[in-house]
Amino acid sequence: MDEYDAQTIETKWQAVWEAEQAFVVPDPEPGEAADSDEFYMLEMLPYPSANGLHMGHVLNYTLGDVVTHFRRRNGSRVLRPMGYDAFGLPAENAAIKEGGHPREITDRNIASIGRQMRRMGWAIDWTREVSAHQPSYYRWTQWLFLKFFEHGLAYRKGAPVNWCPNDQTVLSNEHVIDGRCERCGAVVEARIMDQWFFKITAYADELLADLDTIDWPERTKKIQTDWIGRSEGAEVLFRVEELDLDIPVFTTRADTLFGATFFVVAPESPLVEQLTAGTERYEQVISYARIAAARPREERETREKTGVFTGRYATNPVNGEQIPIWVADYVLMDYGTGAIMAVPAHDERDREFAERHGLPIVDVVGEDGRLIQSEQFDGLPWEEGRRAIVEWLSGQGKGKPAINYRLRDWSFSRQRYWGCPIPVVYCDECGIVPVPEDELPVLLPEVDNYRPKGEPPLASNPDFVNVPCPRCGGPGRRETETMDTFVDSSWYFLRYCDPHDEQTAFDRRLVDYWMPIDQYVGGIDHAKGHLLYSRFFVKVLNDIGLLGFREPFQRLFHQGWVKQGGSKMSKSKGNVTGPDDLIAQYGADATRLYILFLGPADQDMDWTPEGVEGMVRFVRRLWRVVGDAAQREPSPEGVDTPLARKAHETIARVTDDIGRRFVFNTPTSAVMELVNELSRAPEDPAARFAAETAVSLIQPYAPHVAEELWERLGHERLWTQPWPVADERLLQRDTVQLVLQVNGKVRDKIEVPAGLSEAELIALAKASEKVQAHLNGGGGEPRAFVVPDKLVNLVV
RNA sequence: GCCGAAGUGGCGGAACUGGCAGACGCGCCGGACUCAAAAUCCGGUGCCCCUCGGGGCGUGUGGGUUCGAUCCCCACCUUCGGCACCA
Repeated sequence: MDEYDAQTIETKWQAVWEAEQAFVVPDPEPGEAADSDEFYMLEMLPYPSANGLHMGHVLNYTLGDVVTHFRRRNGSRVLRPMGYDAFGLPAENAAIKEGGHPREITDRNIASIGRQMRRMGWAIDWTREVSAHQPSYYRWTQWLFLKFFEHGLAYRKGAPVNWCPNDQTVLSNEHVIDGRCERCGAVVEARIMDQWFFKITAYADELLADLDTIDWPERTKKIQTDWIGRSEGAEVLFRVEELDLDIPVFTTRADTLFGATFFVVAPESPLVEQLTAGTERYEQVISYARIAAARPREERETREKTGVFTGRYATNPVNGEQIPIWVADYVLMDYGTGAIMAVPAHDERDREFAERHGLPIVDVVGEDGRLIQSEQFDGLPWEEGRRAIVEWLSGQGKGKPAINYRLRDWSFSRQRYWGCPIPVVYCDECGIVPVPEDELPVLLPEVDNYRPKGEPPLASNPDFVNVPCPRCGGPGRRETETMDTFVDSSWYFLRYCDPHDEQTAFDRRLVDYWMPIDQYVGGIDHAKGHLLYSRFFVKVLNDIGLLGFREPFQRLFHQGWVKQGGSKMSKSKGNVTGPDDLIAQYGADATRLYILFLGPADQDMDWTPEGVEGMVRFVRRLWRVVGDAAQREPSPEGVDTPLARKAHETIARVTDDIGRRFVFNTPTSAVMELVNELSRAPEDPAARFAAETAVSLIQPYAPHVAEELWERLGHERLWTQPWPVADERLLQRDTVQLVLQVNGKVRDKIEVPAGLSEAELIALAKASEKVQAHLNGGGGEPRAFVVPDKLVNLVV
């Protein structure tokens, strides 16, 4: 037999799949109902980086590929598309640095990544390819924006935002890590700016509750739960008599209301101005507030608590006490109402502040957890007291139960070029006017310079900016900000269902047929970003009648990081192994096999160059052993030999591992065992059957060599063949190995007929010489514990 | 600080539901083939003791439950992740 040559075999079969459109999946006929036959397999789409694919992609898409082949061969109609998250800063920064247009750079990267993906042999339906930067795609991103705008779910308002001074753009909360820009690491500044927001907070409760309806890793659900941060409490009104002003605060500890000895307002709060206007303290307070508010978030969180008295007092609604109002930097504007009641006795932060500034501290909860110094509520356990006080406040019109969220609305406008234009026009007469649907897409215009200088790059093109108002025809100005790329990726999985539609974003019939996604695979780093945004999008689109489901991703899996030498692979560390080199050296099949063999796919793994060579050895061994078996007679139907039994056992194991357990490292081990056994028993009448089984089972992992060997075994198109089924009869064992223990220690192993009774097994155990030696006649009858067909433990 | 996940040979890992710890692979050791090397093939490989028949220990540490614990419970240590002045 000829030598195994990965390059020849792999390019040969890739050409066949291309020519036969092997992985193109047809849409359902009109009227065809969605049933268990359809399966939507999706991995998170790649960003078309100039570096091409990294090993994380190789793991992600190979895993998806195994599932795709497995489901196809088990009779499902599998949708497995691919596209590109093509807008975003890296291409724009490259254009600034090296010249050229972000579009050219992006298109070049997409072409190169597409080649890599085809060379990996992934079973993708390329007829459905979409990319976020194409007008045929972003036209519908804009259309969806207009739907959100129409329903009051996209709005523009001035708000404190995270500003990255290096990238010259606003960042969403999700992309600020420890006070720094996730992308470039620059310390983020707080600025008040007019920004576009999606009203994701309107869905906070549902985003929380519906986590119960989806099959996701618990840790991911927890991240989303924490990020949404629901807390139940009360809203309490504190009155400033002199100004005839009621200030609401949110508290989870209404039971401690009698211990509220002062009141604090955030430096950014408009209340600061309101409370001090025209007073002698005005200058001092305002200048403090300004300095405190401008302080970088990072510094503000670590510094000691500073503050200044406003000169005003608020009335504690439960006892009428006048408590001083301070402005202090430890109160945040963007949580609750931007003002708090301070209870130094029962809140660490308030206590620290009170001690520093000499404010009174009043205990209102005793050692026993019962209320004290709280008038008619004295003696109540604090939880009951909380209820009672909120009830009393409600009766007085001074408070009510309330729920607060940590989640903020999604700020999605960016002051950069390479993104989807926001399709609105500002008009002095009409305000914010949406661009009419039939004028979409608003094409991304050409500009001279992509670097923003105080205003977004799009503002530098007067032909783009100056347009008549679509409503009144008067002078208008187009929006010059673009959308966060996470808007693009919040609906791409819907477009795949109907990628060429020119009438609408997606046909509801097709989307309802394929969606929700049966298996989604991607990094956990998207837990509170993309995975939350997409859920929000689907809920909104369901509410406005565009689709018929409320969750996009029914089942979710996170692949781990691929590391090398203990650290994350990265260009700067110079430890990158890329798919191109691996394919050239070892072939796509060995690379695919090894990336999944490395360890559990959901844990971080360490790539070693020696390991992949071991995998090439396995492929060559498979090639040789199967080649030899192909020379032998076909195995008789239902042949019962040790090798035949091993083959059926392997079918059962691999099927269970991929299908039920969703583990991908152990199936290869199982097939290796089968191949090892075949090579030791080449004369076994089941040799050819074992070879066919090994090839068939390894096909999802190593589709090229499997296809080639399948052909050499005299068959055709393994990718269309049904997945093998284990013969139950051959999985049954006539004899089993019985483990004999004395006092829990293994003393002997004997071969016994399967299915013996407990009494028979105990008798056999006692008959063992080695067991007897350890029982050594010790007093009385041993107690016996039996696991049928497995183990007998005798205890003396 | 609070919350969560994970710790198994020289290395990656396996052991699915409380029942033989270490499958499979890497590495290493020995042998065959070879003038030699590479490749390939065969055998061995948790640690310690040994009269070579076997014996003891062993899944981060200490305890507990159980006839029996890598698996369940408690405490601690380490690593990784989430949140972090959230009222």
